[in-house]
Amino acid sequence: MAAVDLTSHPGHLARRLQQAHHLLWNTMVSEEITSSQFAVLNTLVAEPGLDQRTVGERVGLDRSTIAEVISRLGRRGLLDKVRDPRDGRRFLLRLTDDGVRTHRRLTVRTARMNQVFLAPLSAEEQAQLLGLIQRVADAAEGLRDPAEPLITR
Amino acid sequence: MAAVDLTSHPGHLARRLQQAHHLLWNTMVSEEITSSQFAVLNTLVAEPGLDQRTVGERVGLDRSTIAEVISRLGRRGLLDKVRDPRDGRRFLLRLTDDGVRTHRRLTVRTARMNQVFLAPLSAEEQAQLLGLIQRVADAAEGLRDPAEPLITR
DNA sequence: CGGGAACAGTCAGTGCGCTGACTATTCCCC
DNA sequence: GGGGAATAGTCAGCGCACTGACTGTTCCCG
Repeated sequence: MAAVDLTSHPGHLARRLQQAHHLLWNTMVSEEITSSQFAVLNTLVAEPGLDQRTVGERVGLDRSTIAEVISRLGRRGLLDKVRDPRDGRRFLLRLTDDGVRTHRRLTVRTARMNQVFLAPLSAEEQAQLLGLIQRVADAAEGLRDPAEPLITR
Repeated sequence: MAAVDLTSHPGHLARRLQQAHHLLWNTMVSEEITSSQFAVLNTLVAEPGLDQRTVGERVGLDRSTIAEVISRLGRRGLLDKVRDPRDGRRFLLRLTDDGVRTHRRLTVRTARMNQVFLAPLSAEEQAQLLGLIQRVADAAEGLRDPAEPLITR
C-alpha cells in the first residue's frame, strides 16, 4: 500500500492545468485554432518573416512539432511559406491577411478566457502563479543542454 | 502590431511546465513508463479492482484516453483486465506482480525527480505553486457540466 | 415484464509533442 | 576550391488527449 498522493505531484497538476485550459479554450476561444497555433500566429504578428526553427524556439516547440503546426496553418491559408533566397535551407514565414485577421479576432477572446481561467485567484495570486511556473519551467529548460547527464544512479 | 506577451498567458505557461516536466521525467524516471501510466499504476495500488472509468476519473483522463493507456499497460503485462461478473459492462483492473514492482521502483525515482523539478523554489513557494494550480484546475473542471454554455457572445 | 434511458467501453478522426534517422544546403577552415 | 561539420527541414514511429458516433449491458419506471 505504497500509493502516493498525486496532488503533491507537479507533473500531474501540470497536466490537469493544461486540460482545464484546453477545455476553456475550446468553449471560449476557438474550436478550429488551438492554443499552440495561436502562439505561432502571435509570434509572426510581432516578427514577420521569421524562419520555422526560430518560431519554434519562440513558442517552445521542437522542429518536428512546429513543422506540423505550420503546415496546418498553411493549409488553412493563414500563413505563407517561402524559401529564403539567401539561405536555401530556411523557409520564411509570413501571415496572410486572413491570418492577421484571425489573430486579431482571437486576441480579444483569449484575454477574456484568461480572465475566467484565473478568476478563482486574486490579482496578487495570479501574478504569483505565473511567476512561479515561469521560474520552474525556465530552470528545467536550462537543464537540457549540459553535457553531464542528470541521472543520479 | 497587436502581438501579445505569451508569458502572461497561463495556457502557454502550462504547456511549457508540462514539457519541462516531461523532459525531466524521461531523463530521471523512465523512458518506458510515462507519467500518466504511473498515475494509473499508483491509483490501482491504492484501490485494486477499480473499473476503467473510475481510474480515468481518479487520474483525470477521459474514457478514450484511459482505454489506450490501460491497453498499453496490459500489453506490457503490468495489469490484468477482467469482466466484472456482476456488471457485464465493466472491466475490473488489477496490477500484476510486475506492475506492483514497477510502481515501487518508480515511486522512489519520482520523488527524486519532483525535488529537482521544484528545486528553484523555496519550500513555501513550492506549496504555494501546487495549491494555486490546484485551485485553478478544480475551478475549471467545475465548469464542465453546467447546462448553460460558457460562450459569452 | 418490457422498453427506453443511462452507462461502460470501443473506434475513427484530429491534433499536439517528443525522439531519432534522413536529406539538402550552407559554412568554415585547411 | 574542396570536404567535413553544422544547420533547417522532413519523415516515421510512439504516446497522450479530446470529440463524436457506435455497441452492448444494465437499470428503472410505467
